[in-house]
Amino acid sequence: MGRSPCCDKVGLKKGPWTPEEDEKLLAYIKKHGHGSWRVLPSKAGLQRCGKSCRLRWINYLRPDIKRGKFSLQEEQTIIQLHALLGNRWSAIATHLSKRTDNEIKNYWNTHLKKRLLKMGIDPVSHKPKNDTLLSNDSRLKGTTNLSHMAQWESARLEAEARLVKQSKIHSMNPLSNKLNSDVCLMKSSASIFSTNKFYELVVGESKSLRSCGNAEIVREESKEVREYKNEENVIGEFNDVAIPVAIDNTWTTQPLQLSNNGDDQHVPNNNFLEHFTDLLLCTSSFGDRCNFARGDNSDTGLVCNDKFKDNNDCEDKSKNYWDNILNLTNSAQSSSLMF
DNA sequence: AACTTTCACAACCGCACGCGA
DNA sequence: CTCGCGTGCGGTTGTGAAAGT
Repeated sequence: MGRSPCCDKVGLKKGPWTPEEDEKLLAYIKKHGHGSWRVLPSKAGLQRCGKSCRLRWINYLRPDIKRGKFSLQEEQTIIQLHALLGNRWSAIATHLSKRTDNEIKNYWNTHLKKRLLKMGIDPVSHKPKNDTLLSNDSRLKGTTNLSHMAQWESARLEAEARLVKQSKIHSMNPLSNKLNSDVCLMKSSASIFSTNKFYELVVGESKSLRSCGNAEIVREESKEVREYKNEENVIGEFNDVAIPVAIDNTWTTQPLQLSNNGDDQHVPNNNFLEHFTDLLLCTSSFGDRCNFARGDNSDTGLVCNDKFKDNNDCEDKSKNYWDNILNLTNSAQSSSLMF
């Protein structure tokens, strides 16, 4: 059948946008909203394809966009989510408010990916490239489990994205205050699905995994999960995702210890996400003295502040920082066995 | 100073999906 | 059920700026 082009490309301008074009697009959308992107260019007096207008608006002109350097926390979130979701930039972007999928994608490709490669970590699998320690069997299990995690996390992110979209639509409606509060509840409950899914995966029981379409159901689910949390079944948080841990179908709040003997397959020898987060957030003493930024001249993105100017020391810390990430990446395989 | 290479990021392209007719 | 449209997504390319020679 063949798809018709999104617009008649003859005579349409391509390439970088001029300030005048930006102004026209902004003025039109401010006044009328974007409506149909296909008809917008002619109405706004632009010699551009609707798709191009949409992209320009979404990635550049939208008022709620944060531009400039990525913070350490944002980097951390991107790496974590990429490990779970792969190149699903829009899903990742839902967790980084005010960042666009395009910006995240670019940042990954130009900075984070290269950094991981330099560390010898495969940016696709997030595993060390020369990882020969794991048996094929355990690696297979780990992959399967990560795949499970990715599946439900993807579903959750998609639900969140939809809800955010809905809330934006509602927020433009003056009569939508009540709706907004419902949407907020629904949004927060999106993470609840994942907790339930965790429960399901670990314990083997499905806890009311219903589709999200009713705020009342969602409230109930919120309640249920709060109860799980109150029962101290939660040992860590990944963003807003609770990570419960089961040992032989028994819930535990026991702090996770690094396993020395490696013979206990059921006890995760590390809480990868929790430690990874701590590490990246510099909650250690190291983090008190150094800060991180992109665009500096180190491979790692680590720079020293005024309080901590000893270059050698800082280099060592930098090395330790990435060594730790490498270790945690390794241990993620073992940790994933808990699912 | 001139030229080349590398880098960063904006923008484009094609495909897939959801939805309504 | 099929078809066409509108939109979103992810991979790729183009271009200007910065760095290197």
